[in-house]
Formats: sequence, structure tokens, C-alpha cells
Amino acid sequence: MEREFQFNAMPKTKQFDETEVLVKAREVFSVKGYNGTSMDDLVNATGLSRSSIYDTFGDKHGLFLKSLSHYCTSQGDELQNLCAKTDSPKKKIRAIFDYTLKSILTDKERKGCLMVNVSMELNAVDRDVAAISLANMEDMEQTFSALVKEGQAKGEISKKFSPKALGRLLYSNLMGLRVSGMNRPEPDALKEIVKLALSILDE
Amino acid sequence: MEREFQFNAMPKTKQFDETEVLVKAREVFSVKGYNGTSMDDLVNATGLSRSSIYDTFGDKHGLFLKSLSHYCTSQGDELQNLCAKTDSPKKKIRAIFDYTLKSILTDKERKGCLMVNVSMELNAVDRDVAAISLANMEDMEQTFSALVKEGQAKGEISKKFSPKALGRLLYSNLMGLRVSGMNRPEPDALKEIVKLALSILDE
DNA sequence: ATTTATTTGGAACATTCATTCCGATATACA
DNA sequence: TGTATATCGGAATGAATGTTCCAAATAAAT
Repeated sequence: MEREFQFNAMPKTKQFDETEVLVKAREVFSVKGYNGTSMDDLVNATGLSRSSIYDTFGDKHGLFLKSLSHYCTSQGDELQNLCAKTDSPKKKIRAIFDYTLKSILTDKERKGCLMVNVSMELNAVDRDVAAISLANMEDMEQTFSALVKEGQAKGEISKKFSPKALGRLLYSNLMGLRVSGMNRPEPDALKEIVKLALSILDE
Repeated sequence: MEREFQFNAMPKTKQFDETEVLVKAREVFSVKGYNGTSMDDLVNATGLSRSSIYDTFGDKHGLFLKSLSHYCTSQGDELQNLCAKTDSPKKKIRAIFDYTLKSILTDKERKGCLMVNVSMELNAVDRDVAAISLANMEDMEQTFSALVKEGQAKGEISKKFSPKALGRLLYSNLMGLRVSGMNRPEPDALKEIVKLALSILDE
């Protein structure tokens, strides 16, 4: 009897969702920092075995970078969604600050923001992180400055300063909020910081 | 012959200046982070032997905390000196921002500020660091708010917002400046951030 | 059920880590 | 000068680290 050549015997498929793993990993990295997180921590947090992690992400640094990038884009998407909810550029800016505020105040483990945390931890020694962090900064500044430009055109936002300069200030303020919130996540104080920070947009 | 009991045979004295060691250690911790810094790094940077470090500072964490505290107080003194150079509260505030700006722009290794760096790296897992960082924040806020109050009394600073609220915003802005500066230490952009951040003090 | 390719768990590995220890050295006073 | 005592250098230690490896388990197609 003639036996056919066998194609395509299919293997076991991955038993986990890569995105979920990236989220779990991000949470650990946020709490313990990059160098404070061990592979053991990651195995425990993700529920994967060492082999699966290495097979899928290469090594610790690879998993970390994927985790950071995923956080970056998913946060970007989140901001897009927020902005879609109103037509007013000024309200969009406020929504971004309120969202950050809320994420600080609901963060019971004091994880903070992975982007800020690891940028402060690693910028001087990790070019990959420095590049991602810089790109994120410029993206945020650009987003803010476009919103300011639009808001100024609509007359919602004071024309006293240029969109570019205000974009930079708003990013800087958002980072200041994260640092303040990490040190003392007190609602009233943080809300007041946002209020004053955004007052520069008014006449 | 009667032999007297012998007191006080004096030992070898320390061959190094403790403060200098704390400064060298701080530089390493700033660049590599707490968990990224090994005892080997510290031995190399300080020039001391392991024994001397352990004899003098207890352990790595002890050296780190002393280093952080020393940075904190020496930076506090520095700000006092700056403020002593003028009678104008508003100029004192500006001097603090300009000093920070200068320290960012002359920081060729991108060390950043140890206080901010380790606060972001360790706040969630190290109560000592969290306490020091919080104390530093409240101290700075208090300094700023006192200056604002004085400036408002002198008519130099707008009375639109309370000293307390402005104190918090100014601290937050200073932290934002450090984060922005870590990501992109570009003089013009940072100077503009300071300019806009301080514009809230004007009428 | 068999085959195939991959995942998976856990042991094993070499390295690096913080810390300890000891002999030698060096200082200040008698 | 001699002695007491702390510092110092470097080897030694044991735990923890990131990574590799292999046998067993497993899913998909035959």
C-alpha cells in the first residue's frame, strides 16, 4: 500500500495569552523595578514556566522591553479613547490629567507608572529604555501641543504661549503629578495640583 | 615595680573622609540605581575595601540610606545658600529652578537626581526610602509655600492661588523638570518649561 | 491510535551577589 | 620602642541570580 508523505503534523499550541503575560510582568516590574525583579518573581506572577518565558520572550530584558512597549501602546490607545469622548480640546487635556489622577488614586500597591519608574531607574544605563521613554515623551508632547493648537484656534485656550511650549509644560506637569502621587497619593492635594497646572490654559 | 593599668592605646584612624565616600556612592547609585549597583561597583567607586565599607556603614542598604540622607541635607543647604543671595521671594523660587536646570544640563553622565531616581525605583518596596522621599517632598513644598506667602505679602506674586497650593504645584513642577530633563536634556526646551511653570506666579 | 512538533516543568549550571572572616598592617599613646 | 586596637585587603562563603537543558506532556492532524 502506498503511504502518503506526511505534512503538517501540528504541535501543542501555547497555553497562555501573551498579552496577559505582558500585563502581569508589567505589574511586577512596576512594583519592584527592573533590577529588583527576579525571574522567580516573573515565573510566580505570570504562572508560566521558565522555559516558556525564554521560548517566547528571549530573556528577562526581552520580556521587560515587550512589557514596557505594550504598556506604552495600550496607554496610548486609552488616551485616544478618552479624547474621543469630547470635541473640546481643552476637555481632552483635562481628561488626560483626570485619567492619570484616577490611576494614581486607585493604585493600591503604589506601583506607579512603569514608564516613569524605569526611566528613572535605567535611563542612564539602558539605551533601549532611554529611547522608548524619549519617544513616549515626544509623543505626549506632540499630542498635547496639537490639542493646544486646536484649542487656541477655537478660543478655548489662552494664546499667551505657543502650542509647543505648552505641550512641553503639560507633559512635564503630568510627570510631576506622577512623582507627587508616588510620594503622597492624597486626593485633594493632587486634584489641586491638576487644577493649578491646567490654569495656565485659561486666559 | 608597679605597672600602671593601661587605658587608651589608640588604634589606626580611618584613612578616608566619610563624606567623600557618601558622595562617590551617591554618584554610582544615581547612575545604576540601587538594585543595579553591586558592592563591587561601590568598592571601585569609593576606593575603600569591603571591610571598611561594612565596618563603617553596616551594609549596602545602610550605605545607601546614609548616602541618600546626606544628599538630601547637602542639597537643602545648597538651596539655603541660593536663597540667601537675594531678598526677593520670587527670585529665590526662580533661583531654585535655575539651580536645578543647571544641575541637569551639566550632568554629563545623566545621573539625574538620586532622590527622584530611587523614589521611583523603590518607593513601593522600601519604607525607608518612601519616608525619606516623602519628608523631602513636604520640606520642599513647605519651603515653596513660605516663599509664595512672603512674595504675595510683598506683592511680587499673584494672590490668585493659596501659598499651600502653589507650593505643591512648584514641587510637582520641579519633579516634572527632572523627568523631562532625564529624557531629553535640551537647554532651550527645559528653560521654556521653567519659564512657563513660573508664569503662574505672575499676575 | 499514531505521529509530529512544540510546549512545559523542573533539575542543573555557571555566574554574580552581599556578606563574613582572618591575617597583616598601621596608628596613637605609653 | 613597644603595645593595644582598629583598619585594611583579599580570600572565602553561601545564597540568589539569569540562563540552559532535557525528558515528559500535550495538542493537532493523520
